[in-house]
Amino acid sequence: MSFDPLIILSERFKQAIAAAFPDQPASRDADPLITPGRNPQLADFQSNAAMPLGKALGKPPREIASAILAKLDLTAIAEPFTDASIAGPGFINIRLSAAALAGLLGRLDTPSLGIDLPEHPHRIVVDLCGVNLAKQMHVGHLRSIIIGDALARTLTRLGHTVVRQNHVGDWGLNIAMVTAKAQAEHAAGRLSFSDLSLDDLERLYKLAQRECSADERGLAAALRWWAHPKAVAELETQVTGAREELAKAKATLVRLQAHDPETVAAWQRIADITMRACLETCARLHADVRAEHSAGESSYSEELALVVDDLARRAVAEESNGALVVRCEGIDEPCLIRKSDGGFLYATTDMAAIRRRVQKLGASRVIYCVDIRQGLHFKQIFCAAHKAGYAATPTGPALLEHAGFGMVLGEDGRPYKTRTGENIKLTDLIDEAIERAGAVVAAKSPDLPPAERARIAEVVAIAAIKYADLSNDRARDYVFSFDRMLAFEGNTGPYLLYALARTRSILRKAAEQPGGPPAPTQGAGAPLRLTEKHEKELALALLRYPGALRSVAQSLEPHRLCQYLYDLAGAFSAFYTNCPVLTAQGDATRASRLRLCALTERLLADGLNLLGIETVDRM
RNA sequence: GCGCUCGUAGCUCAGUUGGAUAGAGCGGCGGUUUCCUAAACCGCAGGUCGUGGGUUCGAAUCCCGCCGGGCGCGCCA
Repeated sequence: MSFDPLIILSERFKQAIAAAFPDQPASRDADPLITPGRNPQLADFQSNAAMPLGKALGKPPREIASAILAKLDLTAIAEPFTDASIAGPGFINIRLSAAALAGLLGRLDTPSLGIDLPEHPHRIVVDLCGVNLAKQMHVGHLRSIIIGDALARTLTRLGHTVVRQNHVGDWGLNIAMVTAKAQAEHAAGRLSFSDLSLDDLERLYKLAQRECSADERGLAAALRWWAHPKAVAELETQVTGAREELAKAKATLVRLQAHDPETVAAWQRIADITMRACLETCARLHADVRAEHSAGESSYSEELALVVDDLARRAVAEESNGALVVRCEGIDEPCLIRKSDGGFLYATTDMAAIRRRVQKLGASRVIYCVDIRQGLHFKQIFCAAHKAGYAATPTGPALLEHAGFGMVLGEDGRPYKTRTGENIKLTDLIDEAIERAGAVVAAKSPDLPPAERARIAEVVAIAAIKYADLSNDRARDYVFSFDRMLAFEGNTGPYLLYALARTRSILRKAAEQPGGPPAPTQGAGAPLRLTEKHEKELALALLRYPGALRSVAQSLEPHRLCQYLYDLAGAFSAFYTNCPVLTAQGDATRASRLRLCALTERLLADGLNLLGIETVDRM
């Protein structure tokens, strides 16, 4: 049986509602609408079921509430009902008894912290990171890595099998351009493949982009408006040059597709350099993105023609102005899967990816952690995939979800860039955070050994970056500010690390006393005596953990877990200042409070781990 | 032009899918340390939830109009 008050109360209320109105169909699947009490003064939990039920049955809600209470037996869990139990239009207020609270908390105190395995675990693909070859990782990748990793960790924690997929942009004309450029530079003796950095590659990439983009419109305009012959000549030269470069890139793409060894070797070198840097950065961010998670666009290249033929043959796709499109009801813009020149597009690759993820990897849920501006694109390909049957599983269509995220803005409210308008490299961002965190640690904790201080600065810095990202509504833009995230005040990663460090400090001190058990087992099994207000509130906060995790898994919004952990840390801080632990009056109280500390410690650490945030013992 | 999205305290943001007197943090003012980490805790001030209508017992939340911002709209990814 569950210890989660939300679930227990929901069950009890469901039965009571059914019993109170046995002949009413509306009462059979009425949602008990149990939530934590809006106002802690009035209730620990409340049910809002009476109001909608009153509407459905045409009776006053307070009358409904009385009828529910008459059938409701919560003697083992809650304090007796009073006149105040039914309040306002028909809220039903529930106050858990101290004994019940202690009992429930005791059942949360298991190795898994009360998180039960699901009856039917899912295989879930999480698409995250999504770097491009020959490009530095910048803030545009930050959220995909951080949010995707947190979602993957949370879903894993809930007992699902998660398959991470790094959909690397490693194919297509853009990549062929930089490959061609690198080969040309190599042939000219200006470049050595053996000591090539990602910075070099990015320079080549930009150069190739520029050289391949012809100013056709400029030339047309110049001709139409009888521009100066010299200007026209310059534009003609540019356009001719660009067309040549583009032709070279296309030829390179053909050679890549034909597995030409020399071309593939150059491409592979570019991929290796990029991926090495990518995985290093992910590791610095403590995000679990490894080589085996890479499933680049190149890995689908052989499947694209098959997919397109399949869609055309089964008439899922149709021709339109020479191109092949999939039309979906409710979406005006058709989904292009083949250009009129026969080339494939990124939607083609995404269709192939859905097919593989559901059919080969066995996913019943696919989560795309990608910029929210691609919302229309995902709407299209999800619809197209369903239409094509690619998302079908034996138990019904797989759930395809776009967990889109907003942009990272600077403090001026515009996309976060350097002063010169360049993307900010993630490595620079991380370096700066660590440097700033180091300065604070040195100021606040000068007595700690330098090596430990350095470690703390690193953990705190990454926690600050990630928590700032995760604690904001995923779908919305957020303002990036070192000062705010590293101010160590309020709803920040460092605040949570600090609360956790305080729990550990108490447990450590308790363990240092002669004859005591080691820190992790302090308070283990001690009877919980929840008499003080702050003890009860801490207990209630602890019990809400499973609900918070379920909510994240359903909504794919990690900021709900952040909010929960912040509330928990706040409840602990209040407990900490008001309820002495080591110097508590009486051994029983001391043991009970130690157990509360130990539970808080485990739960905070667990929650932070799900956010992909490492912890420290002291700070 | 069509579509999506946002507008909540001076600033940065929550608001449990329609519920009680709209909450945090920062900033401002004030208080707490011979006592487990003061990177903390407590109190005060600060709001016409962009705006006008509508739906109902009840709206920041749902619907419509308007104002303002952001973004996206077949042959780039």
